[in-house]
Parts: sequence; C-alpha cells; structure tokens
Amino acid sequence: MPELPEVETIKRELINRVEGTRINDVTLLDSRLLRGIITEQYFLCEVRNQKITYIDRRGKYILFHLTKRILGIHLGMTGRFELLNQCRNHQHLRATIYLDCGVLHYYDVRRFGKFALLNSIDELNLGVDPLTDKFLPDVLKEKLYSGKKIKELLLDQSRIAGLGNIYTDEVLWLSEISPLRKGFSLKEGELERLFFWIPCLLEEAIKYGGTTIRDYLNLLQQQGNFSEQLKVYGREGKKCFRCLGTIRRLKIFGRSTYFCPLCQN
DNA sequence: ACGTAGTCCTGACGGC
DNA sequence: TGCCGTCAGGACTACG
Repeated sequence: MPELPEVETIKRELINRVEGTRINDVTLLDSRLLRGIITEQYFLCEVRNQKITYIDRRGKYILFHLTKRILGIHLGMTGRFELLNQCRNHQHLRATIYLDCGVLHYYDVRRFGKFALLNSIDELNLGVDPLTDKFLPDVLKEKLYSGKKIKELLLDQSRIAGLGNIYTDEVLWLSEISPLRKGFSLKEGELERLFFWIPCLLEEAIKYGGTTIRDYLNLLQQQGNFSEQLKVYGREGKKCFRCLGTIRRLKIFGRSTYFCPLCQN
C-alpha cells in the first residue's frame, strides 16, 4: 500500500535509473489504467518518442515530466515498477514502457493504480505535500479546521497529500491525539505536535525504504523495512509502547484505525 | 449538504 | 482438500 514514503523511495530510484531517457513505446495491458478519461490512441501519441526530462512526486503520485506533458502515475494499492533489460511476461503486468535504457514494467495485482496525462499538476487537485516548504504551521491549521474527524482530514489528499491509512495512525499516536477528535477542536500544542511529527515520521520511513505490510516492493523488488518501526498500526490488543494502555482498532471513515485510548486524547 | 455505503479488484487467510 | 466469507484500503460514485 504505497503512501508517500514508498512512492518517494521508488521515485528516487527512478531518478537514478531512467531520468533523462526517452520513451520509445508503451503497451497498455489493462484498459482500466486510463479510467476512460482519454483513449489509448491519444495517450500513446502523447507519450511516444518523448524524453523524460525529470521525475518528481506530489503526494502519492509519481510525475514523469515529458517534453510537452506530464505522465502522473498513482500506484493504487499494489502498483509497482521493475526495470529490466528486456520484456518479461507476468500475470499482473499492466503496462510496459520501452525506454532507451531498458524496459520499465508496471505490475498491479489489484488494478487500483492509474495513469494520468496532465498539462499541470494542479489537475490532480492535491493538497500540500508535507515534505515541501509549502507545509507551514498556518497551512496545516487551516487544512485541519473542520468539523470532521482528524483521521478523515489527514487522509484527505486534497488537504494534505501523501498520508494513507498506516501513516495517519502512526502520526496520531506520535502526536498523542485521538483519531476521533474533530479537526477544529485541536489546540495549538496539538497542532504543533502534528506539524512536527508528520514530516519527521515520513522522513524516517523514507530512511528505512518505506513500509511493507504485504505487497509493497521498490524498483529493485525489495521490501521496505519501516514495518518493524511501526508503533500502533496492526497492533490491536497489544500493549502501547508509551503507556499502560492496550491498542484498540476501530472503523473510522471506513478504515481500520489503530490507536491507544489511554494516551491519545 | 452531509455522511455513509458501495464499487473496483485480487489474493490471503480462517473456519468448517 | 476445497469451498466460502471476510478483509485489505485509495479514490471515486451513489444514495438516503
């Protein structure tokens, strides 16, 4: 389940291996990849023979900046890349991108991933990325000023881009805030803790190459090692690492949410 | 207008 | 052994 740290890990590897090369051809093996927004013919016309001038990331999107357009790729739940010297067949292969430097394979078991062709990143309607200088205390405060539960607000990609189910639970535990709290009820000190812990947690997870719970693999098909560092996610019924409490699991906003009812208030 | 539920999608896993 | 129900959850749609 790639969230910001996993996407950032893959992005850094892609920069090293494919930035500056040219897309010679693309084969789409899953008709759902483009979500019917544009036709396959149009997509192929726009990406063929285009140079990948640079690669960056916003939230959970990897952005391939081509000469004219931007190819934005969202990995969904189970999307992953592999760079090989030649074409390879695989049950979950959904796209093949033929580059000057090799063949970039895109696999996606559950097919939640998508390819978007953009003129501007703004079309993705993504909020502030926490690892940029636009992430500021006042910005965070404004984004979270809502009557909705903080868990839902942190997951909302149009407010803050990059947090998914695992890292929202982790960041709320680190900040000692209950996931059930309404956004506008947060006090200054609590907002300060969130402002500190969101980028801190994400940077730390990147150092470990991200988190693999089940499916995530980087470009070299290695798992992320941050799983061992998780403080609450997946720890239902176990002792809190900070206090005497027991980790509970609740469904909030349709997502399994892990937290300590004793020290997260 | 808002919140909740359903949808997509496949594989892992537990129970019988 | 095999079958079935449930769960995983990012982003979107639909309904009450």
